[in-house]
Amino acid sequence: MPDKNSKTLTSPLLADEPSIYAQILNDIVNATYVSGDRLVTTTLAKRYDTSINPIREALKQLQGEGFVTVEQNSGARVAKFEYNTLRDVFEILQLLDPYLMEWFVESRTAEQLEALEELIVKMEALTPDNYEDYRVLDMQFHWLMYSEHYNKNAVNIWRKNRLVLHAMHANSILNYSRISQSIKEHKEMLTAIHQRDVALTVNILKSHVAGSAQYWSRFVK
Amino acid sequence: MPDKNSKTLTSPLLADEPSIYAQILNDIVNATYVSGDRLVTTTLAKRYDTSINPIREALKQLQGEGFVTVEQNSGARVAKFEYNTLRDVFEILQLLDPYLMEWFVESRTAEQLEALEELIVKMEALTPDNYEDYRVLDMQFHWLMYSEHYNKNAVNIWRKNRLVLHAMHANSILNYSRISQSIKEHKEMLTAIHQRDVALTVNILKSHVAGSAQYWSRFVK
DNA sequence: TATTTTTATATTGCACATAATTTTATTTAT
DNA sequence: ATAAATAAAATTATGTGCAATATAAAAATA
Repeated sequence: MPDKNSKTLTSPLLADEPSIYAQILNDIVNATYVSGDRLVTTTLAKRYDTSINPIREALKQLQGEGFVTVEQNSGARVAKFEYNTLRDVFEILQLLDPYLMEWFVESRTAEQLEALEELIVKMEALTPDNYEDYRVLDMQFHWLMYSEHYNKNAVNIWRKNRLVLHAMHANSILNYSRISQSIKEHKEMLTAIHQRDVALTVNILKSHVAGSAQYWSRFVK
Repeated sequence: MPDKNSKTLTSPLLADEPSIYAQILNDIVNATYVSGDRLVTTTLAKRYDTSINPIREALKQLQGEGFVTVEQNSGARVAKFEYNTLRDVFEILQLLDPYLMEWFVESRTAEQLEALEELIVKMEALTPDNYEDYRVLDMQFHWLMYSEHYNKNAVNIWRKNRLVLHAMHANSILNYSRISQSIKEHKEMLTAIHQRDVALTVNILKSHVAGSAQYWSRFVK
């Protein structure tokens, strides 16, 4: 079932409930529909086996979340994701990641540290034929640290920006050089978290995000 | 027309187009509906002189933006705004305000500085019987600085959080002590902006936001 | 090839039927 | 007699189909 695999890809950040809304969001994030694509209600209604009203409502919700744009009398489209979007997203992540991380370093439990260790082991076990899975592991790594943060508003903003990021290069696979560099940074972070060293952790995290920004900016426009 | 006045109150952050969505948002921000209130489609349809479908879509959009929560088969409510919300909002503003300000200090024009001066003059001209207007002027002051920022995503997050803040105490009026302190901080900020001193401006801004957080936290729960 | 006209398609607002929930009324038990 | 539990009624949410209007696509004309 190769289709189900691609659905698992971003699972930590996507709802598993199969609402119309969740399905459309999933299809945007996994680039079934890409930036600028028209989202015709009648077509979507057939695709998701429902009538146009639930589709309209899902699109309105997605509009509110910024994944979809709607023009009067002209319908909905996947939001425009371009070079500036990438810059904007990373500048927000550059603010939010340290903020969310700070609290994690102070509140992390032994179980969470173990789970992070496990994820790093999985990352290091990757071979060229499943490099595509690295991004899921990376997502899981950060999601594990942030998802329990008390500021759900901030977590949600972070999540939305990561999803946009994913939508922008859903079909790209990281190269070996980037993966090994990224794993190295994760390990350094984990060591710093172990030591409860907030300043050091945040420093590593900032350059980690910056590195990611630099990597992805090559692919867009 | 006292009703129109209350609409002007937060005008810089609210759309002037009278869409159903904009009207409901306006009524949430100005506390016509308050935290937790049920938003019954049929009732709203009568109130805004339309059918339930446009209402449903507006509510879904507001759900996507975080102003409304929806429970399956039970309908929509104004989102829960409580003590923790205030903390969460201010922690996000504490990140975004400096970020947005930084670029403004570097890019501000002479006309913008003049406009800010004018707003401060208006602030200082306030008398006890129109202290309620201070918050509009405060909004305008910050909106003038941030609204042109290249990162529209960030601007929008800032705007949403400020609107939530407004919704939480739409009927409160600042006391003299807080107003004069706030004006003082605005003046200091403007001086620092004049000098293109980013670090100083951001420092003043941070304590300005912190002061606001401290002030409002007394009123909630 | 560019422009206009015609045709087809989609969006929008509406009314209705069904299913779920909330409210009110009634009954039962303490 | 009062409170809790249950049953009935009213209300509301959800999904569907259908006109009217506007937009997009296709065909025809210059």
